[in-house]
Amino acid sequence: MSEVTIRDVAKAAGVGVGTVSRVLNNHPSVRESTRKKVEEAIEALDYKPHRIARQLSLGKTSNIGVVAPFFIRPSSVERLRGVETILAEHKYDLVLYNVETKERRDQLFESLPRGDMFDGLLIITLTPNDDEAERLLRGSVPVVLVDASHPRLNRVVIDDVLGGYMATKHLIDLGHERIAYISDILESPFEHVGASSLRYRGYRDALAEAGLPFLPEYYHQDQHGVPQARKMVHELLALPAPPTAIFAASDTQAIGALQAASERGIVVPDQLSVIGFDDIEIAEFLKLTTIHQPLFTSGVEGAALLFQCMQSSKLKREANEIQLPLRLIERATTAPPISI
Amino acid sequence: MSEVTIRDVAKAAGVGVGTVSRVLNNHPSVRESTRKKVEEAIEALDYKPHRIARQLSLGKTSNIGVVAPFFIRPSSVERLRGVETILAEHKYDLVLYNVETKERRDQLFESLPRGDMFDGLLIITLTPNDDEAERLLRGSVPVVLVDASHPRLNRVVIDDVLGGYMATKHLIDLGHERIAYISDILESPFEHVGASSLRYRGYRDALAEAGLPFLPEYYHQDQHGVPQARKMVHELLALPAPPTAIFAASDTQAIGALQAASERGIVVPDQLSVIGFDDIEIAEFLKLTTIHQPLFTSGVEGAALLFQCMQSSKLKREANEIQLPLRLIERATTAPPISI
DNA sequence: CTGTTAGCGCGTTCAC
DNA sequence: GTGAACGCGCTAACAG
Repeated sequence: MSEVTIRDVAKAAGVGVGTVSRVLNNHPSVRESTRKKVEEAIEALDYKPHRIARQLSLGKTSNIGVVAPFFIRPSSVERLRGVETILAEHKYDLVLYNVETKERRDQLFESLPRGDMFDGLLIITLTPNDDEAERLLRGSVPVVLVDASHPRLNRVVIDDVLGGYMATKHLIDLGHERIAYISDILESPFEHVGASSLRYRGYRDALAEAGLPFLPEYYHQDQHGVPQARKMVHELLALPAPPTAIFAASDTQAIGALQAASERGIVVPDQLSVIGFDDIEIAEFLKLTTIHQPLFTSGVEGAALLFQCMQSSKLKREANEIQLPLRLIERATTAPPISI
Repeated sequence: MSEVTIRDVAKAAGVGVGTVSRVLNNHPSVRESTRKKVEEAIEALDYKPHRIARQLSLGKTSNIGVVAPFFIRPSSVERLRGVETILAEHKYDLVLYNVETKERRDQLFESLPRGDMFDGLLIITLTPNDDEAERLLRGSVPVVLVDASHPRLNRVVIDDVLGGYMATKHLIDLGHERIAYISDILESPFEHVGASSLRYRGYRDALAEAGLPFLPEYYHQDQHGVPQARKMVHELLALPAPPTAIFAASDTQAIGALQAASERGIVVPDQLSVIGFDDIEIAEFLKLTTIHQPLFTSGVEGAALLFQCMQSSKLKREANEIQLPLRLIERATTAPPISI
């Protein structure tokens, strides 16, 4: 079915394929009467141009590829939403590459630069190493990193060190001195220099600045996810001298913290303060204090930058950095520690 | 860059393009020594076949298309996750079509059946009308509906009427008599016969069976989303005789209900019971009583059925229905009403 | 203005 | 076993 080609239309309209192609791409030089005829034939046959053939001929796909750990990170979805907004405007389609394992990640970094299938590539929350960056640069399609960084690549980022500092500082300002940090694994095979380790630096900086000691037992890491975070916080809370405040590297992990506290009958924020990072959608409902980063906007900016790169090939080779602002959102999960 | 074609490889290996193609698709009839030569050339040039060209030649894309209101419905994301699992196994790529407006929906239903771009189509939570179903059937690619239904199309569904009944019955069994139902708009332009109206029927059935009157003022509808649900529940709670229990057509809407209750200082479940539908990920954390439907599994089953259809063209024309089971998950947001 | 033809890159006959 | 030629459906360049 639907196997009607441009040739059929041409025949039906009594013209050549070139003419049909011209009206399809509304080329100006075609007489109104012929255009009419062709349009009728198209309508009558319910003809739709074959996109693949068109792509091959044009050397352009009108697709953009997006790689991200979508289901591991709710934040990716929110970012994707921003991306989608821009794509729809440009009438581009979206080819999605989810990654949940290191194998998949590596395979993608190996094959993606080929860039048939899409005219531009957006990489979210996955940091390429130098070799991979090189490969990406050599490839034929423009690439933009979102929530990841490499000095030679276009990127939209936040200042993670600052974010970690802001979160910790907030806790310190509240009067906390026993502040724990939970995060996903710093030396993760997923990310080269991940956000978590940058936030960790901010955490250490704030501690140092306030003259507070860094306690190794207050620092836990595990794979990203609610249950893992819950487990870590249970361990934290079982310590002889448990922390009075917890900085979670993501809201997802903060939820695990909240859960653990609740299970132990520990009231937040009275007995324990929790601050997250990201400000994902449910954070508001949970009244979670957190560091807000513009998730939706990061997608919008990333996609916009990508389109710019696709238009001017000079831009493509540069390495622009767009930095988005961070904001502390004080809600109801942080408070001063219990006075002694 | 990366503009190395099969011809370059052929030249480099000193063979014809046909031979290169043969080793690429590991055709048996190629001498081991030549295969070696070709493979070396491929390696040396870092050659990757152009997928678009391959698709055109083969008449097969190795993509599957997925349409859904992704960002409006968290449940779509969970379903997509199931889909992705199967696709990865089959080495298929995912082309995503998000829909948030009626225009977009209609435009997609109009153009998607063309089915270049993908070998199979999955439609999630969007119910085609008869004309659209017809079009889909006439199109060249197999289609499977997930969380939507049409008698002539392949589909994986749940019994929404039963689900509505189960939720309401649970509330009745608890002793509630004043039970409200909030949902998204029944006659939505998005869906032909949406799940919400089926669940509504279950709600009415349960009420009738228990001899409880149906009160129109206990039934509110608005667009899907937390804030809208919150608003509806505020109205409900402001009624002279407010309901003692609320059945929300989705967990997202149940969250809005919880929020409204909390804002009015109404304690759940002591003063108000709330039951949702879906059992999305945060439901567990929120201790939300809900009707569990297999979200992830629906994606898996949908994709699996689609692949079956893609293989046997007979199946493609049939209209199989896979029905997934429902389960009441009692958590902490429902309880007997306050005794009078 | 419009018909014809040559590719786009690859898979696949069909002879050799 | 392997090379050459054709075709997938469409666009663009070139005649007319």
